[in-house]
Amino acid sequence: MARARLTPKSIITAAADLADLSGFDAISLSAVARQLGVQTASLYSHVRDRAAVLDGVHELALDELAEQIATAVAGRAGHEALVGLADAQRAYARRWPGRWEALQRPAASSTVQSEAAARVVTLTFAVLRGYALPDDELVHVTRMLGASVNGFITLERAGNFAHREPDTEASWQRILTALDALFRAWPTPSE
Amino acid sequence: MARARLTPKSIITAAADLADLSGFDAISLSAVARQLGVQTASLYSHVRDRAAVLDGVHELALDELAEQIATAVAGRAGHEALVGLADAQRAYARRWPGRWEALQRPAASSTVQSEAAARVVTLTFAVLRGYALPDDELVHVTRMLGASVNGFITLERAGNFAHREPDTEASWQRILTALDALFRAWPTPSE
DNA sequence: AAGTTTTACCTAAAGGTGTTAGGTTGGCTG
DNA sequence: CAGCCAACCTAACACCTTTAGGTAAAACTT
Repeated sequence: MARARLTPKSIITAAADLADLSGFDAISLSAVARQLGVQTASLYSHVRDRAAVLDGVHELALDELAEQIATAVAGRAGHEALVGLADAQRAYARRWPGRWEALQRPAASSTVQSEAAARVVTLTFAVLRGYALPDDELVHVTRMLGASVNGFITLERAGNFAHREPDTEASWQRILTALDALFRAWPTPSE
Repeated sequence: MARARLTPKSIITAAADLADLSGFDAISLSAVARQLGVQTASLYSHVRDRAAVLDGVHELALDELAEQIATAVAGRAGHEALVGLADAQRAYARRWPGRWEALQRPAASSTVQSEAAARVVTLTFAVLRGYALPDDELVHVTRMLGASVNGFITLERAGNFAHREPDTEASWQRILTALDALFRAWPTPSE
């Protein structure tokens, strides 16, 4: 019989596709195996267990997101770069909802130390370098940017903003403008 | 045999406690039934299915959170009220991690229309009334505040801020200060 | 090209979970 | 005290994860 040529990557990709289709919680090894035309138990030669697959999806998503952000901020600076970074994340969350869900869970330590994670941090730093911020404040600002963008997308997806005027789009624009203004006039501790 | 006097509420509370102990995903009707000294199938006389229990935990958490926020902002205004609101959420997330996780999932429509949800919105508006904002901007500002606070807590809990100086606490303080400054000088569309 | 080894995939099985169907019994109502 | 109705039970099914051990395809050796 022809073999399926399974690899950790093919399994994780199938799981991620499944997540985008039916939600992250719908990732089951049975469903993944079914999609790959293989018995469930066969997956265990390539991945440790279900948790490892979920972590794999997380890292895959982080890698893809880093790529998207990289192209979105390339050749841009200041407000443009900020909007590029933020829009890239929001667009990713919309196009790949299951993968985005994966990014919301606590990361495995291997993921935290991954090249993709470092890349996102570097890219964010690069965007913020356009704003003349003291080095001590850079981390705080990075965290605020991450929190705002991530939080907005989460609340939007959770339906917290739905059924209320004005529409979400206007808020998104306004918030990015506000962040830009804030970073230009970042309040350093009056010491 | 003595009966357990099950109610939807007792089931949901047991599920919430389980979530705080072992994580939201660990909520299983089997475990809930075990904790209540009852057979799993017995729960079905009081709740429709597992999804209904998860939604119940969400609404329970929202209710408790509204209560916490209410006492945190009572008698405060401006920066103090802002910090109270934000700290209340962060403290809730720390003390009740499973319930907090429940709040991160898409809300059932009944939850969206619940009294607790309205209460949180009202309280947030009240806090922001201290900042002289145009009515049109109030919703945008509310969304930004929610996104920032929520996003920060999520990223903190996911470990995105760990293993990096300076510590999370300093960032939290600085971000709240920045939000306060931002709301005082909110950039309205220059029209 | 044939024999041997490796390994990718399989079948089998145990144990847990969600859910439905239908039986039994505790405790209120008359 | 009789009867009823809910509350809880047992039984059963389908599905999921994970481990153990078998089989055959592929890769390596000579």
